[in-house]
Order: sequence, then structure tokens, then C-alpha cells
Amino acid sequence: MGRFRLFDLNEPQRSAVTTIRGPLLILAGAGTGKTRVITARVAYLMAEGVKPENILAVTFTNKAATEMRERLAGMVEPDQAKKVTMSTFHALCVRILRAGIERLGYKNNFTIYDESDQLGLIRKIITRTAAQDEKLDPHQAKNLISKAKNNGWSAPADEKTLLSAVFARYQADLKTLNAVDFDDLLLLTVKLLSEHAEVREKWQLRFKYLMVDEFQDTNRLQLELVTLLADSNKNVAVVGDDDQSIYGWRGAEVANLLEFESHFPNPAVVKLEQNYRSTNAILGTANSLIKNNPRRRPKALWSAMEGGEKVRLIQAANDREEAQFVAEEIQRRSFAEGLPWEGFAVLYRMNAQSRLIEENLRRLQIPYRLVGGKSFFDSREIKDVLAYFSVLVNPDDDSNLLRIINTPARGISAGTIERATEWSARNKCSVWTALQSDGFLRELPARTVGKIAEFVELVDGYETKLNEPLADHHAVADKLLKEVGYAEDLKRTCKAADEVLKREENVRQLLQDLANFQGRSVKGLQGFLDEVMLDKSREEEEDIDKKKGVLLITLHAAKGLEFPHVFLIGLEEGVLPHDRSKVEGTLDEERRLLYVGITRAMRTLTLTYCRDRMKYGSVAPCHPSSFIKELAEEWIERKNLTEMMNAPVQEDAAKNGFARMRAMLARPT
DNA sequence: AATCGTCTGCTTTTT
DNA sequence: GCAGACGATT
Repeated sequence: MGRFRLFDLNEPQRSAVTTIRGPLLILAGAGTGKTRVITARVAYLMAEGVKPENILAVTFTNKAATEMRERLAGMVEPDQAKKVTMSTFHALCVRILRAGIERLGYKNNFTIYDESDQLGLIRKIITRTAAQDEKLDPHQAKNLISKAKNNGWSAPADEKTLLSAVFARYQADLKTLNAVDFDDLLLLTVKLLSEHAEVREKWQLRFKYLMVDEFQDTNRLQLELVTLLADSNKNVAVVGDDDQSIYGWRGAEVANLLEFESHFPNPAVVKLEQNYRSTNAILGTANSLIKNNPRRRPKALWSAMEGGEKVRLIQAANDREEAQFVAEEIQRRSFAEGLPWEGFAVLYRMNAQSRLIEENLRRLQIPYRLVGGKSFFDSREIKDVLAYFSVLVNPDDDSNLLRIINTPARGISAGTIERATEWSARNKCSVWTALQSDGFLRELPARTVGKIAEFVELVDGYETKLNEPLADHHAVADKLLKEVGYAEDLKRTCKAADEVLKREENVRQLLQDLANFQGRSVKGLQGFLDEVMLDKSREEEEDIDKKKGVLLITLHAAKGLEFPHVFLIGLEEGVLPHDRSKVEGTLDEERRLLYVGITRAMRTLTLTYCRDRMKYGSVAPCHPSSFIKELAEEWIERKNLTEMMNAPVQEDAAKNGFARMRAMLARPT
């Protein structure tokens, strides 16, 4: 049984691990060893004779799935561990759909649309559908359609409003394009499993033991999916923490956790309440805050780590001073205690707040890592290359086809493209089909027909090359880009030389990723695209983990992480809780957001707020967050920033790094 | 087809 | 204060 030992677990953990029949609800507070329990439970199932291929563990992020997989590999035979399915909801759905989506009238080479693909299509539909005086914000439309789908509606109730017309059109277009968006992955899987008993039974037979992580974040469709996958035995173990539900705005239903009993009657319930992460000062602060929330599963987190430093609550004159303090304090502490930069994190409500912190860290030459923001995959060249790949797999997807049909320019004009799109709409087919239809080509001048034929031949030719046995996808892709002259096109369309270099490097990186993928998977170009679409942060996040430096991160993105020293900034009314939460009635969720932030801290926690803050380009006075008065005074130490900044460095704290610190502080800024 | 200027409207974003 | 979108202009 490898290195898996039950006696390493505390009593409730052990009970969670060894309860293997029937529904099980594990209420796992922050820092209570949740991942450990899940992986130990999988190992225990295997030790009890459950076949690894009959175990399914579902998570929300690829990162979590990977971590779990790695941990399990250290507990049981690695080749047995590989047979366990550990996957995100969406990746699982892709797998189920690739095997059976034909029953729903799609082809199994469907393309996965990300949010920008979605938005692009919706924009096009709105301009096509809206009357002169009608206006509909594409972003809003996208969000509303997404919300509707997550409620289980695959089509609008009527087509009376512009929105419902756009919704209907959007769903119909996706089907024609043989494309599915992220919501469809769930929606169509639920549809497939509920409407086709033989498919459902096949998967129920396959997965006899289900585990779901972060259950408080599941939405309606995800719960339905779990219900459909669980057979009559209902061996469903869910792990979650209602106090860490911070994705309600994305459709997550805490009710799935709070009312677990109504979906899976008579579950065993286990509470994990011993926290191994934080000091009692930090936990006491967190507990005092969260108890103000109604509708909770009552629980009391405790820690064996006595006391610890008090939580510091610091008022700054303005956001500039706040940022300056945070940066200097990180420097001071790091030098005084000889701590690496990775031990520090700065948490904030919104990304815009990172700017001043960045500036100040740079000024002090402190390395930092910024999570979030612009992605590698948002860049034009990556989208272009992925569009080429996508067209080779599914040429019926107009969006990707149109993206590359004349990129680089190959003599197919905007007018021709326009006519092809119209013709395809009239004849209810894809643009790709139109390009090969005599009826359409007849309308065009011979020269254009020739150009189109060349393009069709290009796509067909490379599709064939890719499908040859033992095809080296990286080499084929490289050859394709050379043949179309993509690099030259980059040089032509970019002004700055370093921009060209950057973009070329990105393309090179993507092709390298493809080569790596082929080295570890047999799923081909389609598999590569699936992975890219469902796990875009992959390379980036690995970078983040490898790099050193202070972590700058939003409260949302920080969930699941922990740091020895945490700075939580901007505790002001309007920022945290955010202004909008009051009109939207989501103050509880804002409170949980702060709770999540507080519970990230292991040893010290510093909360800051300002009297004035730059907002929308001008200075506005602000008030301390209403959450501050909920924090138990016994764990809090209020400090005056001005006094602190001027205070002499205390001797004992400074011993280790005093000289270095002096040198640093003396450095010109 | 590309670029410039003006307008707008400001969270969070696991997939 | 700034980014993103859109329309007018060359």
C-alpha cells in the first residue's frame, strides 16, 4: 500500500478517508488538509480493492487536478495511480462528448470556443440581428446567455426580445460551426447523459466512486452532472467549505453544499476543523468575521499553533502611502528575518490595485510575480496559429476559418469573404463548404476562384499530412507556417523590431508546446487544442511557480494558496466590500472573500486601509471597510502608519540583516 | 485597411 | 486615468 498511512491522519480526516459507501459530505475548513484527505481517500479506496479506473475525482482547476495526481503517485503504485481519472469538470465533459456528441447532432471533431471566440460570434450576431435603434452590449449578452445555459436552458423561451433572438441565433450558429462553448461542455454533457440511457449507464459503470472538490463552487449543471454520473449506489463524496464560496457571481450555488442532503439523502457528514496553517491570532480574526454571515454550516476552526503575532490593522493616508508601506515592510521583514521573497503575498480586491505595489517593489528592487492580467493566448499571433490548427481539425468553424482565410494576405478580399459568408448563411452551410460549392464559385471572377482553390488545397493538404501515421505535428505545423509566410507577415504588420521578435518567440513557444504534447500524448492535434483551450494558464502558471519573488494576487485567485506573510490591502468601503455588492445584495460573498484572504496567512497578517484613494483618476476620500468592526479586537493591533515608518528599527528583529537592510535603504530611489 | 480621436464606463474570472 | 470600442477620416 505504498506510503499511505492512516495513522498520519487526525480522527475526522480518518473518518472521511475510510467512509467509502454511499454519499459523504466533507466540510473542510480552510487549511484543514483537504487535498490530503482526498488523495488519501483515493488511495484507501484502492487499498480496499476498488479498481483505479472506477474512481473519478473532479476538481475545478487543472492545477488542482495535477497536484492531486502527483500526490497520489507518491502514495500508490504510479502506474495504478495513472488509471484513476482526475480531471476538471470541463475536461471530463470533453471526454464524454468526444465519445458521444454525435447523438446530439454535433460532429465529434467539434471546436471549443473560449470567451473571446464567444464574444466575437455574439458581436457578429448582434450586428446582423439588431434593428437600427436597438442596442445590446455584447459582453452583457454573453453573460446573460451564459447564465441562462448554466440554468440548464439550451434555448430561449421565446424570440421576442433582441436578447432571446441573439441567444437562439448563437446556439444555432454554434451547431452549424460544429463548435461548443465552455457552458455547452456542461450543458451538452448533461443533455447527452440524461437523454441517452445507454450512454449514461456506460459512464456510471465506469465511474463507481465519485469525489468532487470545491463543491461550494459547483453550479446547477455541475450538480446535475454529478447526479447523472452517480449510479444508484451514490458513492459520491464531496468536499467543500461554504465559507469559501466566492464564485456566486459565476453561477456557483452554495446551496449545492448547504442542501447536500436534499440531493443525496442521508449522507455521512464529516467536519474537518483542525487548521494546520495559521496561528490562533489569524484564525480568531477569521472566525470573528465569518460568524457574521447567515446561512452557514456551523463550524469552529481551531489551531494548535498558540497565539502568534497579532494581526496588524494599519491606516494609511492614501493609496500611495499604503503601497510604499507594504513594499518597505516586506523589505524590512525579509532582511530582518532572512526570509525569501516567496514567503510574502499582497492580496487585493481588484487588479488595478497592483499597480502602485508594483511601482514600489520595483523601486526597492524587490522581485515580484504578478498573477493574472494579459495572457499569452490573447496575443494575435497565438490566436492566428491556433486558428490554423483549429481549421485543420474542424474547417467548418467559420470563426477560425475567417481569421486565417486571408492572413497572411493571399488574394481573398474582404468582399469575397463577405459574399462567402452570405452564401453560406443562405444555404445553411459553413463557409468552408461554400468555398467548395460550384453555386458560390460561379458568382466569382476566375482569378478569385483560383485563389480560393489554392487555399482549400492548402488546408486539405495539411490535414492529410497531419493524419499520416507517425506524422510529426510540430514539423508539419512549422512547414505550414513557412509555406504561408507567417513570419514575413509578422514583420510586415509590426512596426517595432522587438515586437516582431516577441511574437516570433511566442509562435516558437507554441510549436514547442505542441512538440512536447505529442511526446506525452497520442491524442493528436485535436488533443493539443483541447488542452490549450481548457488549460490556458498552464505554461504561465508553471512559470509563476518557478519564478521567485513576492506574489501579487487578487483575493479570488489566492483561494487555495498559503503564505507565511500576507498583506491584505484596500480594506475600504467600496473596495472590499465592493460598491456593487450592495446593489447586488452580495455582501456575504464579499465577507467570505475577506475571510479567504485572511485564512491564506500562516504566520503574520497585515491589513491596510486608506483615508484617501485615487479613484477614476481623481482623489476620493474613503471610509474603513464595514468588515473591520467585525474583527475581534483581542487579536488585532491597530497601528499608526506615520509612527511606524519613523520608528527606529528594533535591535533584536534587525540583528540578522541589519547591515544589508541599511545598504538597501540607503540606495538612491 | 489602417490610424486617429473621442467616448464610455469602469470587480472578481477556476473552465 | 486609462483601456477598449467604435466611427470618422486619410
